[in-house]
Amino acid sequence: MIDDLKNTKITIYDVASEADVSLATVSRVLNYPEKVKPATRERVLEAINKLGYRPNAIARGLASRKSTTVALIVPDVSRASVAEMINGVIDIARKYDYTVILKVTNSEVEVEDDIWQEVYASQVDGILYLNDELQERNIKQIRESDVPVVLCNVKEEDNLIPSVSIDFEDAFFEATRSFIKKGKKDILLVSTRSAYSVNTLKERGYKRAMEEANLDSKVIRTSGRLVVNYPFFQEYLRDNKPEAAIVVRDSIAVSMINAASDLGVNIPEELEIMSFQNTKYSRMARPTLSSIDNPIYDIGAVSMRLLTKLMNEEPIENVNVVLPHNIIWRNSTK
Amino acid sequence: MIDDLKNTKITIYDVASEADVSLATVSRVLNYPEKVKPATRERVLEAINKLGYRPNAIARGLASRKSTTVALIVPDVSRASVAEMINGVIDIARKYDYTVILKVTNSEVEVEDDIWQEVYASQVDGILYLNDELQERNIKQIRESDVPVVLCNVKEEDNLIPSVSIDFEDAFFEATRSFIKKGKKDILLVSTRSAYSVNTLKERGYKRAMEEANLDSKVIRTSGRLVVNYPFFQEYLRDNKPEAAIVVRDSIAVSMINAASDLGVNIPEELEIMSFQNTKYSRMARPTLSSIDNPIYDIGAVSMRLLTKLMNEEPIENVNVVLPHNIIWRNSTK
DNA sequence: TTGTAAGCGTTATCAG
DNA sequence: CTGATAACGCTTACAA
Repeated sequence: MIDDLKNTKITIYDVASEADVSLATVSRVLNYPEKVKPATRERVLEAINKLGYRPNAIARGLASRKSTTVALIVPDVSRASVAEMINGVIDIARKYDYTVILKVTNSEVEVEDDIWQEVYASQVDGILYLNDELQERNIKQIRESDVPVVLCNVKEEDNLIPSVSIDFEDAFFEATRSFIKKGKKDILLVSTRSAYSVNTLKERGYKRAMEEANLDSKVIRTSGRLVVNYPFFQEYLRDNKPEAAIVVRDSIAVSMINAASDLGVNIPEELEIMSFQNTKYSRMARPTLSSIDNPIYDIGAVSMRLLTKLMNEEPIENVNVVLPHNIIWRNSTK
Repeated sequence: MIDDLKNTKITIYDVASEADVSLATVSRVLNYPEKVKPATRERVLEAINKLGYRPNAIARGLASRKSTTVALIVPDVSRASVAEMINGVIDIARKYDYTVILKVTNSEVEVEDDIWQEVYASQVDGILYLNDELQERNIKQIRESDVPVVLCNVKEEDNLIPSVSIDFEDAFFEATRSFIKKGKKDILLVSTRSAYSVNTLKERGYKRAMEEANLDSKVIRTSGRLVVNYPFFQEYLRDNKPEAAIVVRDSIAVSMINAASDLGVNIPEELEIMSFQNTKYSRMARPTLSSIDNPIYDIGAVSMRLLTKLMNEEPIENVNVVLPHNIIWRNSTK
């Protein structure tokens, strides 16, 4: 059997005696290398290398009262947008040497309460929170937290909590206006049934544009579930012939495209569709889906970066970061 | 300001003095409640409740030399199959009170090496490892680990490492044979370019079925990337008219469907397509995609369960779990 | 059944 | 610049 160094548990004491210094010195070269004389520093580093020493993160956490760990709380990782955001978070976390704990709420209130407790017990240094159904109770929860929290891809109206997202209202305002400019009058907004707080913002943008043009708003709501959406649109489109539709999520838009096509409604000739999020779905759909691009990877990355600043108590200009969005035109619009 | 108990750091000492017992007793009611007299147990529990005490997981980890934390190492969370598996892992982890640390390798070798080191430094009790490009070096790495590792959705040929997956070879053997039974002769296998070890198994199943029927195997390889696949199939299908195709991944199959449709090749009349994985994509595509169902959520869940057994050193019948698969017939086949 | 006390592997505060 | 030594908050023999 090969003498595999990395598996025998070597402590800071072993390194200290190997380098013939005290453990305090070893600790220093790890944490404040400039405070130790180059010669001894070198010796310690060699010993560390030779023994394959890795500081025990748990002991370190206990002694320093920081865990260099953050919790990432999400509703469900299998949504394309959530997954992409996680990639952004993880990439930046790794860059700043943070470990990330993943928690998923499944949008269940009791689970979520437990998760907050667990996360505090884990002594995390910060929390990234993604929840597009943000409610008053969540906001209260967050404001009471004594570790920093940043909201990802969500925005709370009063700007009391650090957050990173696009300007949802503005995005939908623009998308709606672009249809209006093309002369469309009967423009539909397809939203969801449950009280997604961000969808409220999207609706607000849509309505503002419609009112500004003296057009009637028409909002319909479906569930977010794949099996329900297709028959929903089948029925809706049999009786209604909107000229254009703006949809709050790619997966819902794909169902709408499919239902329309199967009914013989021509896209984009008879019905133009603009979606939101610009996930892989929008490129895989036929016709390909025009979509408001929500830079979700960046949102994850920037959130994590913002959280590092908060954790280090660095001064921050603006804790409510608004990232730019833009509209990607594809074949579901003319 | 409300006196928010959960945010002031209360330790086991506070509980002990509140309940008028020693800290050891508090620790016992937390870890071995049966070892303490009901009356005092009750008193301690009350104190815990009153003070809102939550044991510090880090201190606990240091003292007990277990972290009740596992690492989940994946190549990329934005793949639909990976995301769904993570859901399975997390659900079971929560059930058994394990915290999960998420690490993503981006399939980069250096990153991966670092990750293994970080994970050991974090003192995790176990590791869940997902890597469909499993190489000899990875296997060596895993075998040297002194914490248990389970392979998710992958299988290593010698069955030396605990794993959970379907029988890839068998699945592709069956799928191929189902086409053969329908009288197809010109059956194509669409695989990927890089050395995905599981794709080797899939190819083996396909070839075995073809040979058994005295048919010529034909394997083509594309990248896994969305932008490359569509033009690739456009070109291929202009010059080749296979009767049927079996594809190793849903997203690739969708590109093939789209390219075929755009070339006027009728699916399933002129070309039948069978895919693998059965993600959301297969239901969103038009025509909907027949697919070998890989129970990826279950694979995540079962992997995590297996890992708990390994971590507790429970006796295990078989550390190489093979889950059943089945073929979902939709409209891309007749 | 309960308490005492010795760690767990670090960091951090002192002196020196 | 370096070395003792006291925390950090808990678990776990060992005693009582």
